[in-house]
Amino acid sequence: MARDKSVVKPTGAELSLLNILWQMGPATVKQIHEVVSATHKTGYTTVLKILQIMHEKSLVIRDETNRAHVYAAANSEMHTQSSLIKDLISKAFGGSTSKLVMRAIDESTSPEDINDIRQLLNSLEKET
Amino acid sequence: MARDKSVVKPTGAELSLLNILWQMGPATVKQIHEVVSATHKTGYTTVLKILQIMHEKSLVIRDETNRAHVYAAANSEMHTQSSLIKDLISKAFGGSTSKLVMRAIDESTSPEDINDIRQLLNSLEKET
DNA sequence: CAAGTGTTACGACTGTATTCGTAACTTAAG
DNA sequence: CTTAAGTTACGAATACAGTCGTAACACTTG
Repeated sequence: MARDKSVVKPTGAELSLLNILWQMGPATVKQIHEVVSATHKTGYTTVLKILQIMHEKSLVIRDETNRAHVYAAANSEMHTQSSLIKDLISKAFGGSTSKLVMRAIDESTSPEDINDIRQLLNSLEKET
Repeated sequence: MARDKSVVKPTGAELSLLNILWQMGPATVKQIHEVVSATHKTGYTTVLKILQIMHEKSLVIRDETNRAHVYAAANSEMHTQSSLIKDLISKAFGGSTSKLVMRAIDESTSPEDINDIRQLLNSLEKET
């Protein structure tokens, strides 16, 4: 049985490749591997294999028109972030978003961050 | 090489046991298993095994004085939550706490949550 | 002490993640 | 067509997570 797309949670390695794709846009394995190589000693075929697995899981889409396939993230960064947050909230914060937010805020926050967050709260209230 | 305790990240199953320990306080395998059984079909020895592994990883401590060992979370819920949040922020939010907070807020727009968060922001500003 | 019950320890099995070597395939150049 | 270079596909090896059966051990009670 194929996995439900909405439940697929990228692993650590997969997330690092997704970050690259979100930043670069669609890219070939060669391009992605070059970026990865800048910070990790990872083999070309390792990157390829992970992309192939991600394709099976529908975490990425690929264009096979040309010899060098072009990969792109299947879901937006925002969508993926939301899904990861929801997962963490349910597993470690008893389902309470505000608990997570409060823990995050008293972890580390600059005055600018606090201001950004307050403005978001204000805009949410207006929409009511 | 032994893992650095500060870097140990509990897995899903481990986290669910930690949640029980935080709620109940120190408990025996039997007691923990009873709680787990209420919601999952998990064998007694499975719970035992995971607790033993957690002990190796120093995620829990145990008192072996009595025949039935008594397990307790090694770290506070708050400490663990912070560590999980930091991990997620670095892996999926480019290291930005405010990005995570903002994404979390516009995920759940529960009025109570928003109010809780606003109050936290207010109290932070006063402390300045 | 012997038997029975409760508990821990051990080891096996399955599944997934990560890594990479090697084979197979595709295309361009000569 | 033949070769060389670039690319994909496949399969193996390792590691960890999660599951549980069975063996070993410890204590209680007759």
